[in-house]
Amino acid sequence: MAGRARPTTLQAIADQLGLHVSTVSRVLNGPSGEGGRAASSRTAQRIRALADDLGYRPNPYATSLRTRRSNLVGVLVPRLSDIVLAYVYEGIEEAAAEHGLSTFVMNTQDDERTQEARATMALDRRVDGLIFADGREGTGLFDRVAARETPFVLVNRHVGGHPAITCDDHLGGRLVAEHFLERGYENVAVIAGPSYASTAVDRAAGFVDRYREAGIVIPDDMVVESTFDTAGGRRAAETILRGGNVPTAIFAVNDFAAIGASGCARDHGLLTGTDIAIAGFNDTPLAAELPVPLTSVRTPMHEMGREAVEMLLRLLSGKAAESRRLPPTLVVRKSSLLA
Amino acid sequence: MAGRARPTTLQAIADQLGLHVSTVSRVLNGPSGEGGRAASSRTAQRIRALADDLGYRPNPYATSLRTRRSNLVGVLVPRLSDIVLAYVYEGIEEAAAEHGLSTFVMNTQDDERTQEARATMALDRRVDGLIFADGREGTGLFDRVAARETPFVLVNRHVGGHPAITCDDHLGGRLVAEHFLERGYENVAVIAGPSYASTAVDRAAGFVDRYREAGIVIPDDMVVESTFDTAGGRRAAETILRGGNVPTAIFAVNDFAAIGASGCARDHGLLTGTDIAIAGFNDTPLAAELPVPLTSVRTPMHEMGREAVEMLLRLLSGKAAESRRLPPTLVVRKSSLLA
DNA sequence: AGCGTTTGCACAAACGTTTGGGCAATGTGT
DNA sequence: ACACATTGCCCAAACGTTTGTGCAAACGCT
Repeated sequence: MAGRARPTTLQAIADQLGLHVSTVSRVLNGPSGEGGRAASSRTAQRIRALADDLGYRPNPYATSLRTRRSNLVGVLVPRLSDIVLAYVYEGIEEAAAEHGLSTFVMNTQDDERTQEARATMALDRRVDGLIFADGREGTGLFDRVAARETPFVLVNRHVGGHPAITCDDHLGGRLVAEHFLERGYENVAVIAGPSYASTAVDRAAGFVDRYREAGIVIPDDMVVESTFDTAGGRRAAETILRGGNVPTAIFAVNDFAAIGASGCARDHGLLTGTDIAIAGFNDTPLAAELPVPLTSVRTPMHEMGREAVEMLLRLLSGKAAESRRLPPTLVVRKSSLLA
Repeated sequence: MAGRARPTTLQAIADQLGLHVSTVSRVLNGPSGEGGRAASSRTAQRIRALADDLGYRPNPYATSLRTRRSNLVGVLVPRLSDIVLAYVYEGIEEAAAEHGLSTFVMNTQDDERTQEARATMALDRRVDGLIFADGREGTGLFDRVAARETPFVLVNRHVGGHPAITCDDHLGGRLVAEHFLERGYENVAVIAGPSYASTAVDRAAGFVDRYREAGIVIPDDMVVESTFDTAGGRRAAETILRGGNVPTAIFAVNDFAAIGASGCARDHGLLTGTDIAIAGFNDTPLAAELPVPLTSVRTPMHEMGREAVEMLLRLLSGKAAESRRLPPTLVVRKSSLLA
């Protein structure tokens, strides 16, 4: 029914001008400065004018088929409904667009099988490169992708020695620890996130390390694993508060877990920022908007996305690429300031 | 440097088996049930075995070039860092994957020019169809896309008579109004969101209409426009509270605006859920987690995404498609329950 | 005028598929 | 023995580009 009109082709332009298709191609591709020997500048003008007129747009499938380049990069994220990843992706998209790349993003639910499936899906689509925001320790995925010779970079989380753009999460954890130590909080707990994510592991480690350096060893039962969402934070806090030893301060490795913990504390009769200090991570937009504004570590999410693209581009052009960890900064708010 | 090995092609398989490439193609494409006259079942077996062995994956560019079908749909959203859109997109991606479609999503920042640019970018990529989550009243964009004969559907917001999957936002507004009326709130205000978004307009209208039916006319200065984020909610609330007439209840057309409003109220010495009632919209995950849990209208975001894909598929197969509005439900929480 | 270089374009092959036709060999019915 | 249908496969064209090569005309120089 929809008699879909066919788009203009190079051939059509060539025919209408009595030229050969190759000439048209060269003119339209060469730099608009007439330097080349592709055609006389008069012919070039005519070609460009007509192309404009007909609204010519190259068929990307033909181009990619011929050139073996897609200008496409696949992006795998755990889930875009996680605002952190959404921001990272915005940075990716922005930088990619600036370089004439298209991105296509897929949710993997932080699930190994989906991850695997999406990755091969992307490979099947013949992407030029891949960006993984969902790295997890202990899968062979990246080694396998590396074997396929398609360039890729990790972002947000690192794993193994693969090229990655991350935040210096270890430092982030230290920053929180230093802040807590300055305020004199010695009895502290950590909501540590999942062990498969380097972000969680490094943040917790940074925090614990700094305390140890200060001569305070945080007992094992005050460091509890969790998921990244509010429910996870709530459960973890429950575990901690039930333990009998009620800490002065809690460091949650992300904002959502912190919010969950805060809710749990309230249920136990502890007001955040008054009876108990809480700090989160990522400085999500709501952190500042909460009734008791949340102390959090600001991470350069957007920037990480952009850097990941730059790194991938370097890889694509055959250069080597070195992993980078971008510095976080601590934003102190009321939730961690006990009187 | 990267001597990128070439992937297996049909030709390679054919050669290795002494067959013609067309035979291989037919076998690999035909339904795996051997019904056809493509090849003897013995040959078919050999072909499939070898294809498997070599890890053959069809080159999508060649396929699309030949078939004029990409199995690609472009998705335009204002921004994925808006959790509502992220959820809608997850629904889209899920349903698309089930039907063998790939999606690629682009942020438009709710900016007309970016929107236009991304749309033509998608069209240039020769997508089979488009899904717009960022419809805004008053641009010719959709009429122009319609003229290009590429099927498309709107989701979340509707505009003009174009096919759309939305939430019944008008009803959502009514639900809140009914709840407020039941509680006896007669002096109310609306944080109405931006006028270019049908979601905002319909929700506010539904609310105002229901009040009018109850014989209460909400004065114009108690209905104030805003953006969708916390800052916008805060500013709008400021305007309202400065007006001298402090309302008993505020309806904000989305959760973030509601949170901002709540913060502003606090600054004015009004505790949400005690001194002032507040309701939001979308029932974002945090709504339930806030220190004072937020009353909100739950919208089927995921489902809308899925439905949008289904509708697009109908369109793609040449059938007609009717717009649908999915029903919302009210979730009452403490923020709207004054004693 | 003659020679070499540059300019301006055309030719054709290739990228990896899909698909309408064709044609020989085999099978079926009389 | 015949006609005729079916099976099993091959041929070739087409999709819209890009790009190495070839070749005539125009130009510069002595």
